[in-house]
Amino acid sequence: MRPECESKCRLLRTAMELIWESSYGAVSVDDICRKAEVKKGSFYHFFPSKADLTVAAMEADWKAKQPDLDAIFSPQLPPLKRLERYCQNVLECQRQTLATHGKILGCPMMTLGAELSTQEETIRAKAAEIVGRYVRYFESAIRDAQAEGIVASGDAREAAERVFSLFQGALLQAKILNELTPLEDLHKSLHRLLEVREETAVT
Amino acid sequence: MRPECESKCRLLRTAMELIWESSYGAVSVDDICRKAEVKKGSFYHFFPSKADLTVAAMEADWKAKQPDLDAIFSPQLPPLKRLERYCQNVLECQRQTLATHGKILGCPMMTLGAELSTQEETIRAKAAEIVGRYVRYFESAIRDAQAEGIVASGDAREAAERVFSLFQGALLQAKILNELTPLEDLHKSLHRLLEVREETAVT
DNA sequence: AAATTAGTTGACCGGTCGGTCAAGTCAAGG
DNA sequence: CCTTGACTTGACCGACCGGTCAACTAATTT
Repeated sequence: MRPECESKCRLLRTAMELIWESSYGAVSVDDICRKAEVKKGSFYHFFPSKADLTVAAMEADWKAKQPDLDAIFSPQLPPLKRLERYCQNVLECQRQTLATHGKILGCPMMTLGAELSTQEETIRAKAAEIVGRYVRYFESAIRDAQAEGIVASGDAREAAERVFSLFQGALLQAKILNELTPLEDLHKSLHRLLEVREETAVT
Repeated sequence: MRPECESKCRLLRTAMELIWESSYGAVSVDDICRKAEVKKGSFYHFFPSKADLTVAAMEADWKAKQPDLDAIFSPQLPPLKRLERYCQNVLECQRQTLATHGKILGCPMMTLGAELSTQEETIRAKAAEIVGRYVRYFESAIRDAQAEGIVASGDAREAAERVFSLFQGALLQAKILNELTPLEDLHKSLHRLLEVREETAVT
């Protein structure tokens, strides 16, 4: 009675992994159960539907990533350094998926959002929620940069959303082209988008 | 013997329409046939598989859009005006899908690329091809702007790819949030990304 | 020790999936 | 006029889809 989530956690992790590698529609409940070594009956004991499992997996995935993001966006670091480190992180992460899968997988939130936003409202809403959390990291970094006079003033929230759009777009383009190039000069693009005063930006 | 494509064309149009509204995985061959009023036997007379139909539909969709794009990006227009008109076009297009479907559908190339790039190589390749064609419009506009000294010099191709990433990202974010806001200030973001000299940019 | 409960198991369901096929229609070309 | 070949039709296929269920196990509570 105390397998301490065990099966449930394995289902969450496996589901996100498989969906990331292919797509929601291409992964069946049986696939997930097989790989997670959990019987289908157990699956439906924990989750009322495939869509519900997916929403839960998105949240679990975020929780797993948050510590890394907290570290990257630590307010102890100079604000532009945070953005630079995030750029490096994105590039490195995709470099790894390219190495291990031969494919650039992009971001799971992107795959799910693009595929299901028009069909599964709960999944769309969860994706939107997580997008909002990402934007918050950018927002505070930008606000700090503005306070230091390194970045043009203006609505930090809007600027953060634009920056996030650029990331999402670059990731999607990298996935479609199956090349890392769109991710390589992200840092420079970001500086232009934020109108960074380059002379003062040498941190 | 000369229904002049008729059924085939209807299949191509219907397929793209349905996939755009939901996704590749969520649309069945039967769905497409039913809506196109074509029997499944005929479907497989024209196309060897669902994936092949999709690739053909992507190409047909591009061919249908090209005249509009040619007009928007006419070299007769000032280069920045072309980009501005494209921004307006994107916003207007999504405003319409929001009005008619209650959902922002984004760009079909995005939906397909994000969903299938890791699974169906032929579809990924076609998406990449079409991305390349879009980038060409931006590239020549940017090059013309550089020649006029309105835009910072540098690799026009790379700049065009960055601009296209921004568009893709904004569209994806709009789809996930189901809001038009990410598309509304695209024009300004674009100017920052290209380092437009604002004083001379008044066309 | 009895009752309760969370979790497990495997058989089962109707419907739908992508795809096949043989038989037919019908207009153009020899 | 008769063959040819592009196109149509509807029945059919096995596999798999998401989801259900009753019986079972074993630790926890009372």
